[in-house]
Amino acid sequence: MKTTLMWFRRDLRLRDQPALVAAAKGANVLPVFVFAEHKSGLDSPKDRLVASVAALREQTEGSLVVRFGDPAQILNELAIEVGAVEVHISSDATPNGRAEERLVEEQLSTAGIALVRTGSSYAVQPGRVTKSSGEPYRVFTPFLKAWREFGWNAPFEQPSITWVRGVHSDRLTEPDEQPDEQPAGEEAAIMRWHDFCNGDLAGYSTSRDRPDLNRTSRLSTALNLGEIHPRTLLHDLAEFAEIGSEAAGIAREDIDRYIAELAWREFYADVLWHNPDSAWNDLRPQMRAMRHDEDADALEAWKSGATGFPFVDAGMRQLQAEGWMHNRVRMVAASFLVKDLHIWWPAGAKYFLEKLDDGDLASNSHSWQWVAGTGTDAAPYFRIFNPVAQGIKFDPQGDYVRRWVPELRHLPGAAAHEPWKHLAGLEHGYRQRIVDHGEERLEALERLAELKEANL
DNA sequence: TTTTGAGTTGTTCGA
DNA sequence: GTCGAACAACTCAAA
Repeated sequence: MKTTLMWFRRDLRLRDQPALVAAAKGANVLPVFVFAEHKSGLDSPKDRLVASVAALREQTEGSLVVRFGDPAQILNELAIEVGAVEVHISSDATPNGRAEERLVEEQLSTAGIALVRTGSSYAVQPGRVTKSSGEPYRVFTPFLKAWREFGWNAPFEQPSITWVRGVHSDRLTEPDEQPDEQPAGEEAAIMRWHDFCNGDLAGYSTSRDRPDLNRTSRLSTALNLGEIHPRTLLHDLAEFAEIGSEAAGIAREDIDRYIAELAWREFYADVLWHNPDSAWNDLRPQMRAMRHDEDADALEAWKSGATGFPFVDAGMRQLQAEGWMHNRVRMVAASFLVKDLHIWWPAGAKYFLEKLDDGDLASNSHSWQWVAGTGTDAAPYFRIFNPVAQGIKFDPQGDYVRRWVPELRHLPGAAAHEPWKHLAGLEHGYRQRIVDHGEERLEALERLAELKEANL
């Protein structure tokens, strides 16, 4: 029996894992995880990632080899140690992922070791869905249609595997406590998915927008780390649709909505695949002449949840505390940075990516670009979120705001969204608004008008 | 090639 | 308080 290496990256699961199927075909498998960006272990990786790697180690009966350092070198040494000539991976579509793969592939090949790519983090690999002309889509809705018609495989069976044991692993310092909100590992992800299907999927199409209700699937982190694959989710959703939404008690629109959310993830991965520069630069070149402010104090106030706008601050504090933020609040917080503080979106995108456990480069950057109006959506320029109105609309009782901003807990109901209107509103140390939204909205429109002139 | 219809998520103002 | 209109122009996709 030969031996192969399975190099896990953002695919920390054993089920529905085609790369592992390929690795285990007629072979014993040495599972490996490398912390490449944390070579010395000095700057520590995110707790959530570490917890997920620890869960995978448990699933592999302790045989997962964890190392800190340069992947090519480590994989090379390990392959030689166990006599393997194949390293199996699922491909990573991001610019950095692709670069890393090319580098590792090159270095391994000089030692006669092959890097074998099977599958990706997506139901449809980025670059596969195109218009009939072969050009990539730039608008979501037609992409969604084509993507659904393109179709995807059924989930892959989990192979029976003989793990290679006894290879030295670096010590993995596990976080002290597991966060309740985002338990790590494949088993937890599957449980969460089933809970969601039996519960909050019904009504998802509307309740997903309410941060106070907290009725999203909360699977973004699991998807980002590959603890669960979108193919698995799509398969289950198709079954729901087939047995009839009535039998399952789930409306067709709820199922379609969830599918569409998964498709957004795939769409943005596709956009990044075709435009690697769009990770940190405006996708639409005509937006590059936009006038921005560099205001370190304002940026800091935004980061720390001290803008004086309750809905924005609540979101930023949730991000800090949980490594996650509700999508509706992400949009409003992002809009505030871009349209009210006039700061260029990459500053915000970078901070989100740093803090979010689900921080996915493609989704993060392009969602920011959508808000900023620099990306794949010819959004009307006048669509500027009002942070107060958004709060009242999507957190009508103020529950979400009070959960994250203790200084506002004395204010009942929607009053928590406008503390300045109430006599005792700012008594408990909540900050005055750092800007006037009405004025900054006009300023943003003015800058867009300038841009229009400049592009004439 | 030209034409046509449409584009995730909104806000404000005035009747 | 509610409701409809106005807010630009452009790019994209498909016929």
